[in-house]
Amino acid sequence: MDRDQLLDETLMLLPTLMRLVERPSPVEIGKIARRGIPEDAQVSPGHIQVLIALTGGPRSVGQLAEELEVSPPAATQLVDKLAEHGMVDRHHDPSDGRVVLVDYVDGMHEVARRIIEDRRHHLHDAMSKMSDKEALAFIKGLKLLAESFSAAEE
Amino acid sequence: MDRDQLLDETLMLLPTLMRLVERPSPVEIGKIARRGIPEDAQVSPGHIQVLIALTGGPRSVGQLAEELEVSPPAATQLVDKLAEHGMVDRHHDPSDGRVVLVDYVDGMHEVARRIIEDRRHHLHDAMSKMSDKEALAFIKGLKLLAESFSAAEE
DNA sequence: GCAAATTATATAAGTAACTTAAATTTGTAG
DNA sequence: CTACAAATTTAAGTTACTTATATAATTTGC
Repeated sequence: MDRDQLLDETLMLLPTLMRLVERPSPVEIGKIARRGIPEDAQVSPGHIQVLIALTGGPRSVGQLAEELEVSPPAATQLVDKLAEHGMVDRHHDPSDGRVVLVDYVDGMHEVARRIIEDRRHHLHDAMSKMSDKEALAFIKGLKLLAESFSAAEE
Repeated sequence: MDRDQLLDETLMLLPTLMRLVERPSPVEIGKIARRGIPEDAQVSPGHIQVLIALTGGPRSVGQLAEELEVSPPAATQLVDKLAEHGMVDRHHDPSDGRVVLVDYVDGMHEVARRIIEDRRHHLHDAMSKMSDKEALAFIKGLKLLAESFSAAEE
């Protein structure tokens, strides 16, 4: 098999895919709007990541930054936006006043589930065309890539 | 196999990978600099895409925009930057004065090859840990994903 | 028990990579 | 030769980050 050609294909494909993934589709936004959050809501992949992280319970801003591998100010901003839209709430950790715990606003857990579901839908379409083995290889590839690029930063 | 869990993993992984891929590593820039282009050169994935596209011969700005799936102004900007660094040249298509053809500056073909090689290196590392079948499944996954997100935009 | 250092978050300012809309230049067709 | 279309560029705006700095809360050392 010609690995070199595969590498070139990937080099061409990855940035294009990145641009597509980053661009929230208007359809998606529309759907979300009809489901209870403001019409002008822009839900980016980063926001989805936060919503997914919170399905495992409240998280501090710092924990979110670590999970998403972004700087603390970036995490603050993601939380800011979600809070603006009434999706999440902040409160201080009673055991450590420096820590800000982020959690769903009451009743928004369900809305979040649907927003995530909507995003998941795209992926589901793509992955339904893969066999189980292929799907596993795909994820493995993503992880290897992330590790490799992460390591390159030291 | 639990597809749902795979989907969630992917939803968490993709944006993080995107951020890593987008961030040009300083090492890489240093290496490139030592090879003949200015020290402050920032080579983004988009620029790499242009350099790869040009290995197939000169391209018009419009063709580049199409290949990378970006708007024409975005293609102009990518070419601007590469031209600033003396990597590529513009000249008008003799058969149609509206068209701007982009090509390597004389002698820069070789430098471009090395810049691409450097980027390819990361990928090679990751993909060397995959079997042939896995590598093919990985690329297939990327393509399916790109198609699916592309289709969602109409 | 208090000053100094550390930690968690937020604010401010700046950058890169896009986007859409409008302007410019060149070509084409009645 | 006039009007429209096409290719590119310019202009202006947006988003998602970054680093550096500020603020507030906790911990540490004496």
